[in-house]
This record gives sequence, C-alpha cells and structure tokens, in this order.
Amino acid sequence: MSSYGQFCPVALGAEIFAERWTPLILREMLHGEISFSDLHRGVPRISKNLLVQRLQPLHASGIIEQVAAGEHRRHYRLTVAGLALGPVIDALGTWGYNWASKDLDDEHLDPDFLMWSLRRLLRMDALPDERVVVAFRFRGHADRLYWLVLQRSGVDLCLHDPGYGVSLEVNGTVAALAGVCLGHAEIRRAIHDGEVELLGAPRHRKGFPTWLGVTHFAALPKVAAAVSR
Amino acid sequence: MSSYGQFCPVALGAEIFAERWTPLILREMLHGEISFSDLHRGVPRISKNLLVQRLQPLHASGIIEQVAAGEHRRHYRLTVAGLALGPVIDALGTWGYNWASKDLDDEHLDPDFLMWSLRRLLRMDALPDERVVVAFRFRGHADRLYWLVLQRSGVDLCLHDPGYGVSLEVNGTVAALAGVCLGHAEIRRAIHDGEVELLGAPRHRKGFPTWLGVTHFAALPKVAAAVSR
DNA sequence: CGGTATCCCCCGCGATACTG
DNA sequence: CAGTATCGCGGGGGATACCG
Repeated sequence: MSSYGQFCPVALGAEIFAERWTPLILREMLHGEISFSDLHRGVPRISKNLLVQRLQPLHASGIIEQVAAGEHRRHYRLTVAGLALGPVIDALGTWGYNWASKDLDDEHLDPDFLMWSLRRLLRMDALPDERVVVAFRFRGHADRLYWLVLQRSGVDLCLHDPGYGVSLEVNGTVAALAGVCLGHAEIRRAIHDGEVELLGAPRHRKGFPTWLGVTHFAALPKVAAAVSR
Repeated sequence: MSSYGQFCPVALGAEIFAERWTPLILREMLHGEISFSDLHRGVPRISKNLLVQRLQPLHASGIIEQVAAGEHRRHYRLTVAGLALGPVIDALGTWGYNWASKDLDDEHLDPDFLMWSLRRLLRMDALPDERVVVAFRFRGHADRLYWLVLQRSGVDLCLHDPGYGVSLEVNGTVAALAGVCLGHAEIRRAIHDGEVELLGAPRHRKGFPTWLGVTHFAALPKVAAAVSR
C-alpha cells in the first residue's frame, strides 16, 4: 500500500511529491525541457533504474510528458500540473536555505554536483568573447578533475581535458565554492582567505569572479532567527 | 546513505521533509501542541514504531520539541524552524487540492480519517447549547460505527456508544462526506440526492448542515485548468 | 497514555550487463 | 544516448507483545 488512505489535499500531494528523489527531479525539470542524461547529471547519485522508476508515476499522474527533441531524441517536460508544483519546490528550497544551508557537512559537498551547479549558475552575459577553459581541482578530491569550457554561445562541463589548453586553473575547497553558490560567501573573500586559488593570466583571474552567479534563493529576505545547526 | 549529497536548498529541505509520512505528521502538528496519541489518530495508518522513527529526526533537526502537558504527560510542538515549514505544507496542499482531489478512489476514503476530519472541521460556535450525540454509519463499512458527542465546550469522537442516547443518525457514503469536507459538494445537495441520509428530530436534521466546516484549501482561487484524473 | 523491544518478511534499491 | 533486464542483499517497516 503506497497510499496514505487520506483524502486530505496535503496527503494527496505528498503521495506524489514526498517520495525520495522526486523533489530533486522536479527541481531539475523546472529549468525547462531536459534529456534523460542531463536529468541524471543533475541528480547524479540516483541510479538510472531508480530514475526511471521515479519518472513513471510522474508521467502517469500527468505531471511530466515526453516531447520529441530532434531525430530519435526525446526530452522530458513538465505539464501544466507539473509547473504548478513550482511553488512547492520554491517553498521547500526557501526553508532549506534559511534553516539548513549554513553548516554543511562533507556528505553534502559532492564536487560532481558543485560543478554541475557552477555550470548552471554561470552568468552567460558576463563571459568574455573568447573561449576560456577553466580547470578545477578540489582539496580532498585529488582524483577528480573538471574542465569548464566557457563560450558565450554555450558552456560545456568535461571530465577529460577538452584539449583547447587551459586558461585558468582553480584550486579550492568544495565548501568554499558551495558557499559562493549559496551567496553565503564572496568569491573574492574566499580567494583572499586562501580557500580558493586562481592560477592564470591576470585578465582571467580578474574576470572569473564576475562570471559566477548565485542561487536565486540568496535573494530572499533573511530570517533573523535562523540558526546554523 | 540517506543524504542526497547536494548542498542545494531544495535537496537539504527534501532530506527532512520529503520522507514518507512526514508531511502528514507536520500537518497535524501545525494545528498546535499535540499528544502522541492524537498525532497517531490524525495519521492512523502509520504504525506506532514508525511514528516514533519519524519524530526522531524531526527532533534532532530542531523542528519539533516536547513540552510538559500536566503531570506525567508530554506534548509535541513545532519549534520556530518547524513553524517555518507551514508554507511548504500549504503549497503542497494547494497543489493537492487543485490537481488531485477531484476523483478520489476508495483507497483514499478511509472512514476513520473522515471522522477525524469531520471532528476537526466542526464549527464549534455553530453547535447547539444542548449536548447532541450523532451516530455515523457508512455504506460499505457496515462493521464500523462512530459517535460524535457535540458540546460547545468540546467534541469527542467515540468508537463505542457513549451511552447518552443518539440524537441524530447519519448514514451515507464516505465519498459524499469527504466531498463536503473538501468543499466540492454541498451537504444539503448530498442529502437531497440520497448520498447522505439523516434520521432524527427535525431540529437536529436542520441543524446538522450548519455544524460542518470545510477545509481552508477550499477558499483558494480555483485553477481553471485543473482536471480530474 | 506514551512509547520500547523483538521478530521476521518483503521489496526497494544498487550493481552489472545488455539493447536499439 | 536512453533506457531495460536480471540478480541479490539489507533494512525499512508491519505485527505483536511488553512496560512504566
């Protein structure tokens, strides 16, 4: 029995929404049409099997649908009912931002997800005209390297050297850059404090801080009583 | 691993909120201080074991706390951080009301929960001065009887005849009365259509429709596109 | 009332391989 | 890329009994 057995609107909503992984899947889909692979990149710790299992009831409930995306490609997209879940995601994220995002433990600081977030938060209009390749290396994760290929026409995240040469190297802690994404820290201050180190030509070191955006939750009025736990 | 591994506020919120049963538990607690037993009555299909298991992380996260309630009694209560989850419950219920409350299947129409809802939705100020005992019997659930003891000083729900004598007898379908609670149907119309039958003195049959309230979600602006599924 | 303690079963989920 | 198929395990959770 997967039903709560209640006709209460909260219970009816929870049957669909309050399922493990589902809020994260919906969060990704709120950014627009998306392919299965990109969806998986946004929620990397879910298995493909389980992702499919989560998408099925969302489809059956009329919350998502599939649309053709070129030859032999399909994308997922929210329906009107799915878009109506936006305020729920927003309310949940607002709570999470105010009450749970201050002291993050290592468990929440996956560099894969950080890179995917940095990619999403890039301020496209602030990027330089030339192509810039930025390499990232994180303390405590020496085994993983990332390359961000920045162009105004589009941005790529690579796990292997794309071969164009590296314009800027970023070394730092995941915590510091996550704090920047969340708007809890200033990138320039993190650099000054040595939590993030930039290696490259001065124009790229100067430019980098201007390319990064922050989550839209950072624009919320702060809750004074919110404590770190 | 119970963490999503993401520092995103939505993920951080979901780790706590999007757990099975948790939204229903929080919904009950938003009504104010509550004892373990009453909490269980509002979520009758959860086991006591599991209810305790769900309360523990809420306590550890600083969302709920326990307060003394007389000698040897304790109640649960939301903290400030817990009250801040109110907008999330509200957003979820709003979605559920608009997109999932139109066509309910039997699985969602548990008479136990209906009675608990009726009890909560009674308009205390509209009750008569005298004590009135209302007995309920539902089609398809002939084995279960309920008595609602109405007094302006307080209301009791009993599973055994309280012995004061019965002033009014209500026979009907769970679906019809659930529709009334949700504001989808008018109780007078349900009576006229034979979905609900009242047996008793005329003044009680006249009074009964005035005693019932509807969920506050019914006051929302209707979403035109919302379909029944 | 307000929970613990214990037993045990099932299925949710991860790992791995495969397909069009 | 976009999933499906299969196997196997672990623990989530139901049932029941107990306790202060």
